[in-house]
Amino acid sequence: MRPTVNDIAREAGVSLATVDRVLNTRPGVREKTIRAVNDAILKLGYVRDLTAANLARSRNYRMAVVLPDTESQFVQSLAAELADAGSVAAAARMDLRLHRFPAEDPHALAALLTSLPGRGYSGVALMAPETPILRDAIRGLRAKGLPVVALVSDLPNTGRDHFIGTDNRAAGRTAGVLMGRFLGPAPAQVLVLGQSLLARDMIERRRGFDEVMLRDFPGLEVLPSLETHGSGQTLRQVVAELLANAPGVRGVYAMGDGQRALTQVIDEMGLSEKLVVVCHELTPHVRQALEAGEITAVITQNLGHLARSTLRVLRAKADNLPLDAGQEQIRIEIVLRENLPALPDSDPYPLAEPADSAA
Amino acid sequence: MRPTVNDIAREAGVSLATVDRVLNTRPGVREKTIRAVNDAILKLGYVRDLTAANLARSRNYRMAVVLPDTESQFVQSLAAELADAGSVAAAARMDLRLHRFPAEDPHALAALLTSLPGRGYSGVALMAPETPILRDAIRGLRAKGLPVVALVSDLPNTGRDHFIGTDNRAAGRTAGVLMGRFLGPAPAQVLVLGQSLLARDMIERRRGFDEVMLRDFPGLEVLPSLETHGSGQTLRQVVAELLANAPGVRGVYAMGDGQRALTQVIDEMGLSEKLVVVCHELTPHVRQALEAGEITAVITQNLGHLARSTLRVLRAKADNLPLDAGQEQIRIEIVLRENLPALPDSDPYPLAEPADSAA
DNA sequence: GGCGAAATGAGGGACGTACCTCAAAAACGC
DNA sequence: GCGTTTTTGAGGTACGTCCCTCATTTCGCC
Repeated sequence: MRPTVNDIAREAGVSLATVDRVLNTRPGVREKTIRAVNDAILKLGYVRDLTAANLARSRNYRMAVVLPDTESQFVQSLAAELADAGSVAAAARMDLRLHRFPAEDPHALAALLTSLPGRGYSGVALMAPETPILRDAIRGLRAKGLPVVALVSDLPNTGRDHFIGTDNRAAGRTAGVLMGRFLGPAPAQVLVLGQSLLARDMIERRRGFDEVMLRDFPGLEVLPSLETHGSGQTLRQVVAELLANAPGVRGVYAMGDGQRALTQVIDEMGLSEKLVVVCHELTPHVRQALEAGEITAVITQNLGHLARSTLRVLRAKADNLPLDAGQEQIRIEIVLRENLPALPDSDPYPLAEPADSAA
Repeated sequence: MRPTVNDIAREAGVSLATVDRVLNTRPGVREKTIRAVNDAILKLGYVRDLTAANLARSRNYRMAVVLPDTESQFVQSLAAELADAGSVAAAARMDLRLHRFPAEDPHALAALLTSLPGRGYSGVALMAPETPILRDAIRGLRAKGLPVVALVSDLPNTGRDHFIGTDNRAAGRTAGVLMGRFLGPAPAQVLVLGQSLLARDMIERRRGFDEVMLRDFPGLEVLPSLETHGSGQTLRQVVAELLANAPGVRGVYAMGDGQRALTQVIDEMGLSEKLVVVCHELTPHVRQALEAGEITAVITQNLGHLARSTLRVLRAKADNLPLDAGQEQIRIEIVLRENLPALPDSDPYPLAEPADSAA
C-alpha cells in the first residue's frame, strides 16, 4: 500500500495536524519538527495523492481563453482544439470559457479583458497582437492576481506569465533551410508573402528566413515581402500577376494567412509540383494542398498539444506550481506529404456519455 | 457551482442510488429511468468528477515497462523519460516499474513476462522484437486480463492491445523525400545502414525509403543495406572502407543504431557537411552531430510524449476506457539544425519536495 | 388481485487530503 | 519559576464519488 499522511505521522512521531502543517507550509512548526516530518516522507517515499488533495480543496478552475474573431482556419482549428481539451479537462474541475474580440479593435479587447476579473476566473490565455492598450490591460489583470498566458504569438513586453507557442524566428529559419535545400544549387528567386494580423510573428519569421538564406544559399534571391493585408482576392491578383511576369521565381514562402488564395493561384496556373512552396500551419485546407502537391512543406505546431498545454500551464500558474518545461515546449514541426499525420476519425462530439464511460 | 450526483438525483426525481446505478451501468434500472437520469445529466451539464471518482475507487495502477537491456542512447533516453513521467504520475496513483531483459534472449523475456501476473500489475508496456515465444507469452498475459501495449516497435501478430510509436514505413518515406530533395537532381549513390535488434522496424523503414526513392528520385542509386550487426567497431571499418572506395556516394541513410560510429567516420574523413546524412532518433549524441553538421536531418519521435502517452494508454486500457486518438498519436518529427528543440534545463531530479509544492 | 420479481429508496462507510477549532504541552524570556 | 508565546495534539467536518446492505415500492404476469 501507498503511504498516507497517517503513516507519515506515525513514522515521524508527530500528530496528523503537524504533518498537515508541514505539507502545506503552514506556520507554527519548529525547524526540527519539519525536518523529522520530511525525513519520514523521504523514508516512506510518500507522494501526496493529488486526486484526494484536489477533492479536499474543492478548487475549481475557471479559465478564459481570448481569441480574435477571425474566420481563418487556423483560429477556427485552435478554438476547436481548445474546446475539445476543455471538455476533457472538465472532468478535472476545469471550466474553460472561450471569448472572441473584434480582430482589429484593441479597445474592444482591452474592455473585454478588464471585465474578466470578478467573474470568477483564475487565469487568462490570450492570442492577440501587442499594443500599448493591451499592455496596460494585461498589467491590470496581473495586478489583480490573474495569471496571463500568451498564445501562439508572444507578448514579451506585457509581463505575461508564460508564452505558449513556437519560436517564430527558428520557424523562419527552418522554412529557409527547406526552401534552400529543396530548390537546390541552381539560381532562383523566392517570393515571400506576409499577410496577417500578427505583425510581430511575420517579422520574426522573415528575420529567421533571411538569416538562413543569406548565410547558406547565396544563389537564391529573396524578393521583398508582399504584404497584402485584407482579402484573399487581392492576394490572388497580386500573386498571379507576379508569377506570370517573373519566370525566375521557383519558390514561394507564405509566412502568414491566405494559403487558400495562394494554392488557388498555383492550381489555376498549373504550377502544382513545379514550385517549392513552404507555408505555416497545417490547417485542413493546407493539408489538402499538401496532398495535391500545391504545397511542398509546412512548418506547423501541434494545435492539440498547444491546447492541452494551455490548460496545464493555466492550471499550474493558478496553483503557483512549477511547469514541466519539456512537456510544455511546442515543437516546430515539419510536415511533408510523406509524414502527414493520419487524420484521427473525428467522432461527432463525444461529450458527456456517462453510460459508455464504464462500458 | 458544478452539478453533483445529488443535483442529478433531484433533477431527475430519483434517488442517489439510482443515479449511481445509471452512472456506473449497474443492472436493475428501467430503461425509462435511465433516460430520465441521462436527460438530467444533459440538462445540468454534469461531468463526473474524476478526482473524486478515482479516490473513491481507491484504484492503484501498478504498471510494468519492459525494455531490452541495451546500453544504446535511445533505450537509455526512453527509460529516463518513462521514469520521469512515472514519477509525475505517482501523484495520480500510478506506480511504474521498469524491467529489463537480455536483448538477445527471448526465453528470458518470456520468463519475465510470465512472472508478471500475480505481482499486482494492471498493465504491461513492452519494447521487444517479435518472436513466437513472445507471442505466446503475450497471449498468456492477456488471457489473465493484463493489457499489453507495444512500445516503439509494433507486435502486430501478438494481439497486443495498442501500439505506441510511429509508423516506420512512413518514417522511411520521410527519410526518402529528405534524402532525395536534399541531394538534388544530380545523380548520386546512397548508402543505407541497418543495424538493430528490431528487424521489423528496419524492414519497414527500408520499404518506405525505397518506395519514395524509386518513384520520385530515379536518378539516385540506393545501395543494398549494410547490415552490420554487432559492434560499432565493425560498422566503422566497413563504412570507412566503402566511403573511401565509392566516390559516388553522396548520401547516407542510417536506419538503425550505430549513429555514433557513423558520425565518427564522417568526422575522421572530413566529410562533415559534404554528405547528406539522414538518421533516426534524436539522442544526445545525434543532437551533437546535427549541430556539428555530421548529420543533416533526423527522423525522430518525441520520447517525452511517448512516455506520457504510454502511461495514459496503460491507464485507459486498465480502466477499459476509450483513448483520445489525436493525443496518443506519435508524430514523425523531422529535426534539422534549425528547428532543434532547445534542451530543457534538466533539473537534477526534482522528485519529492513536498515543502516546495505549495511555495 | 395477488404473487414473485424487478426496480428504487434510504442510509452509511469508505477513499486521502485540506482546513478548522480548542485544548494541552513545550519552549521561551526574564 | 513565573507568565507568555509558540508549538503540538486531538478531533471533527468536508470534498464528490463508489459501493454496499436492507427495506420498500412498483411492475409484469397469470
